[in-house]
Amino acid sequence: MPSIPAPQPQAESLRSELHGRGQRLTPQRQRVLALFERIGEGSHLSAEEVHQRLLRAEERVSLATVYRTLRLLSSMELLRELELPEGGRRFELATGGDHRDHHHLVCVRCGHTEEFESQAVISAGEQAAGRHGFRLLECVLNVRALCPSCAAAEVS
Amino acid sequence: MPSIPAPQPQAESLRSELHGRGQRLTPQRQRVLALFERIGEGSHLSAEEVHQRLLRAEERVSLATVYRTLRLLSSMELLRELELPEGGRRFELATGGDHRDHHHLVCVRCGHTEEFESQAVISAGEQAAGRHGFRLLECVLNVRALCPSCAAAEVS
DNA sequence: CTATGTGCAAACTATTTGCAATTAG
DNA sequence: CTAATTGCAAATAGTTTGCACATAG
Repeated sequence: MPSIPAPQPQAESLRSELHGRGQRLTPQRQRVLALFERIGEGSHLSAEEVHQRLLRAEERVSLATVYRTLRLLSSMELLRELELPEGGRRFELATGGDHRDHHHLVCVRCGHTEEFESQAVISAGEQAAGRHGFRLLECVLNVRALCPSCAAAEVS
Repeated sequence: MPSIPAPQPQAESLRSELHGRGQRLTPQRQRVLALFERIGEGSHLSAEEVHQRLLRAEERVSLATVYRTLRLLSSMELLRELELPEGGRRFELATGGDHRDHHHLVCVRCGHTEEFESQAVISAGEQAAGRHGFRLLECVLNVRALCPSCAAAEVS
């Protein structure tokens, strides 16, 4: 029956945020954001992966527009850009609150990553920022490591 | 008088480390490593910057060789590759000991960076690694922030 | 309608690689 | 000598941009 797809729950707030900047809500922008909402908060995607997944979902968005949209949504704080050591830029859904601690355990051999949180790290970041007179925005700890199976494989 | 330049103090150990792998000590490799020793531990350089500085010092090394050498010296743990958020790969001199904590306060506006150390961060990294069964290699905290002058400029 | 956004292809930047000439050992 | 290394130029990967056409509002 519903031949007109129901507007996404978040579409309206996105629309008004865009309008505030004199910008438009396009299907492409909705598709990119919807993709990140579909896969949930913990998952990191590169521009290329976003493009591929949208193609697979029959949602055609050009790669150039994917890049433009990722930058736009990040500047709106709807996405967050990660800085993982290996591999290019990746993005994930930015959750509401001040979820600014955001740490990764990365296996340098197979690339497997685990996320974790740590209040101790935030405090250390805040102290360091304070000591130098900086205003903290976000802090990210990357732990380069070997995952259990890769550690086992490293006979050496 | 000294028409034959004296061999660098570290040249011999570098030579033997290379020989162990069936590799050679070339002037290019010495020049790149000597540059990092000249500028000291705290300074980060990109491949392009290494190339430029060597040119300025009349020490011609092709950019391709700079890339190859940075990779080689990093694999020998004489250099360490950083993962700073903005800008490409950068390298710095790797100091002897297990100097594996290595943190940056980066101004996201002007790019100015300060380094700091923190035992608390190391502990947090070790705990997280232990919890997931990973073997920790190195941990790097990046604090994205605004430096005092950029924070002041952000009138908003 | 018209300013904003999109798709495409070309442009760029950063990095890697093939290969002939050079050189450390 | 000869295998390793270099320099050059061409190749590649990731990202950005100019421009004509499409479209949200």
